[in-house]
Amino acid sequence: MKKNVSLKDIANQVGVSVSLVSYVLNGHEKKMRVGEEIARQIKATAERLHYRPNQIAKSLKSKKSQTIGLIVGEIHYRFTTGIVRAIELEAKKNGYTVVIGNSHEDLGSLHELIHVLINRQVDGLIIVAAENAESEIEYLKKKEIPFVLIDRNFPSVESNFIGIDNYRIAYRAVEYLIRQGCRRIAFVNYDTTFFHLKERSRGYLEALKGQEPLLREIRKPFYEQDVAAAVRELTSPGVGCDAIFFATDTLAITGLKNLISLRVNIPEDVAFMSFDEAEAFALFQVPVTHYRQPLEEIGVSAVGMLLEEIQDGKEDGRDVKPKKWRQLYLDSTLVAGKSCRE
Amino acid sequence: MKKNVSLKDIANQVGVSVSLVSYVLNGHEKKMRVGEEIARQIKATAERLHYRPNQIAKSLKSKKSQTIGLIVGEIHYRFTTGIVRAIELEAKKNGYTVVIGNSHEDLGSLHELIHVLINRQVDGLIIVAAENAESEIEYLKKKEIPFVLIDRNFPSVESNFIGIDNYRIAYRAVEYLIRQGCRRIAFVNYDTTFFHLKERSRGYLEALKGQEPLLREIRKPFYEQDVAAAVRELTSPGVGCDAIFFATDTLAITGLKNLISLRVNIPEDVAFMSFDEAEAFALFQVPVTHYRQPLEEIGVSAVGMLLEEIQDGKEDGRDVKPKKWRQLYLDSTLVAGKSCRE
DNA sequence: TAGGTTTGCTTAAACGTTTGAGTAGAGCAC
DNA sequence: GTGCTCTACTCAAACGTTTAAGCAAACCTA
Repeated sequence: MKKNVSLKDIANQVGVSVSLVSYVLNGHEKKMRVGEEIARQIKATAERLHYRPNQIAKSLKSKKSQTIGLIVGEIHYRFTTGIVRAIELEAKKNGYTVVIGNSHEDLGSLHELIHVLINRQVDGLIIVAAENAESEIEYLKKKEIPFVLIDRNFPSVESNFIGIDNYRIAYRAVEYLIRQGCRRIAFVNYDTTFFHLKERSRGYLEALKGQEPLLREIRKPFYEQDVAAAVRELTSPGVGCDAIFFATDTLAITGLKNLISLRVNIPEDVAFMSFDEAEAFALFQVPVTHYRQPLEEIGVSAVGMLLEEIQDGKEDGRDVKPKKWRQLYLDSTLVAGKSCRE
Repeated sequence: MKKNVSLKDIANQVGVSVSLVSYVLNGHEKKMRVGEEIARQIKATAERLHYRPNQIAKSLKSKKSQTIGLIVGEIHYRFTTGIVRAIELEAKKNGYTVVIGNSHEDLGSLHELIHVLINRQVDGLIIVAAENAESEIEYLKKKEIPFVLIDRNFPSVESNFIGIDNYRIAYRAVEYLIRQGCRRIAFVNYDTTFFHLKERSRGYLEALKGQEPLLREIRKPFYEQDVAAAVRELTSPGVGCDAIFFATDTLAITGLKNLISLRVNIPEDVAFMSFDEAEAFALFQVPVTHYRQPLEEIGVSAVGMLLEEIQDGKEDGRDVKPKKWRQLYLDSTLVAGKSCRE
C-alpha cells in the first residue's frame, strides 16, 4: 500500500510548517491571518498531491471518531435491511459513518461487539438488543456512552428507546379481525423473555375481552417444527379456530408455508394476519394483511436522538444534571390485504 | 462519556513507565525480562481498571486498522445478506472487523465510499462493484490498496475476483430447460453494461444453438413496468414461448408476480426458472427451480484472498515483483423444483 | 527613535500506543 | 578496582493531526 500524503508532505513541498498547512486546510486562514499567496500554494499542493486527512490521527486527537456503531439482531431480517439504509443515509448527512455489527441474537456476541466498537472509539451506539441484555445496557449507562435502543427495550432498565407500541398494535389487530367476523382467533408467538414480544401477546389477550385465548408459544430454536405442529393443531377439526395471527414475519412465513402445504384456504377456512411485513408475501396468491412498521422513521429518529445524546455528552461541564431518558413510540400502519376476508 | 483507562493510568498506579506496561500487556515480558512481581502488578491493575487498548492509537502507530471494508451493491439483496455473515465470521476469526458500506448501485457513492474507507485506514476492501466502476478499480491498483472484487468483474481490468461462471451456469440452465422439453425459451435480463449479466445472456444465446432467441432486456430504473410488459408479451398467444428464464432474483420475483396476476399456470403453460435464489419463492405454490450461488464460500474465500493480499503488501520489500491477480470461479448448484415440469 | 501593535509564520505539546536505544545497578572475572 | 555482562527498567521518538503559545520582522504612533 503506497504511503498516503500527509500534512508534512505538503509542508515540505511548500516550505512551511505543518501547523500552517493544517490551519489553511481547515479553513482557519482568516483567523490565523495566513498570507494569501502561501495559502493558495498550500491548497494547490494539497490538491495536486490528492491529500486526504488521516481520520485515525484526527480521531486520536479529537477523541471523536465521527462513527456510530449499529448492532443488529440479524442482518437478514427485514427490520434490519429496512432500517440500515435510513440510518446510513441520515448518519452520512451529519458527517458520520456507520459500522454495523451482527449479534446473531446472541448475548455473548452482543457483549463482545459492544466492546469492539467502543475500543474503536465509536461516538455512540444504536442497538437492537438481544434477549436478557439488561446488564449490557447498564454497563453503557455506567460508562456514559451515548446509545439508543431500537425495536426492543427492557421495562426494568430505563434508557433511550425508539420503537412501536407493540401492545396497542396487537390489540388493534385483534379488534380488526373481530370486525372481519373472526370468532376464534389464535396468536402464534415465540416463547420468549423479550418484552416487546410479550407486549404483543398481552395486546392479543386483552383484546379478546374474556374470550378463551388460543395462544401458541414457539420455541425459537425449534421454530420450524413447532410452528408446523401449532398450525396443524389449530387447523384441525374441533378446534374451531377461524383466524391465526402471527407475531413476527418469520413466524408468519413459516406458518404460511405450512398452511399452504395443508391446503388450508385463506381466508375462507382461516384468516391470516401478520404483525410484520415480509418480502415473501408478494408471491402468495392472496394479498396478505399485515402491519407495517415505520422503519425509515425509526432509523432517522434513532440517529437524531443519538446525535443529540452525543452532543449532550460533549458539553458536559461536569455538572451532574440528572439524566433524562427518552422513549419514542411510533405507530405501525395496517396494510389490508385479502387474507382476512375483507 | 467517561474517560477511558490508558496505559498511562496503569503506569501511574503501579509506579512504572508507560513502556513497561505496554511490554507486559502485549506479552513481551519474557523478551524484555520484566520482573515477575511487577508484571503481576501491572496485569492485576489493568484488570482492575478494566483496561481496553485504544484501537485508534494502535492503528495510528501500526498503520494497520485490523478492519476490512465491504462495499455492497444494496444491503437488502439476498446476495448481500447471504454473504455478509460469512465475511464477518471469517474476518472475526482472523482478528478483523468489517465495516459495511452501501453503494446503492451508484458509481458516485462507490467512489465516495472507497475514499471514506481508505481515510479510515481499512487494511483492505471487498467490493461488489457498481456499473462502469473500471476507473475506481484502476485507482485501487495504482494506490496498491489490497482489494478483492466479488460477484462482478470487468474484462478490461485485471484484478482479484471471486464469483461464479455466469456463462456456464446460464448455458447449463438452458440445457436443463431443453431436457425438460421446453422448445421456445425466453430470457429476461437487464439492459446493462455489467459483464456478469452479459455473460448470462451469452450463455443463454449459445445454449440455444441457433434457435431464434427470445431475449428481453429490462431497463433497470423502470424494471417493474418493463418486466410486466415483457411477461405479458411473452405469454400472449402466437409467441409460443413455453419457458421464461430470469437473470436475477429481482427480475424473477417481479416476473412471477406478473405471471400470477395473469393467471398463467406454472409449469403447465410456461416453465419458470431463476438464475438466483430468493426467499420469496418459499410462498409460491410450486417449488421454484433456480440456481443457488455458494454465498458462504464466496464470502470465506474473499476474506482469505484479501488477507493474503494484505500480507503480501506488508512484506513488500520494495522488490518490484510483478503483481499476480487471481480469479476464482465457483459453481452454482441447481435447486430443482417443480416450476419446469420436472 | 523608543515603544507598541500587527502580520505571518514557527514551535511544541498533546492524543495513546509501540519500540529501539539508553542506563543504573548488581554480579562476576581477573 | 577496572572492565565486562546481565538484569530490569526508563527515555524518547514516532504515527498524523490540532491548537495554544511564542516570536521575528514590519509597520505605526508620537
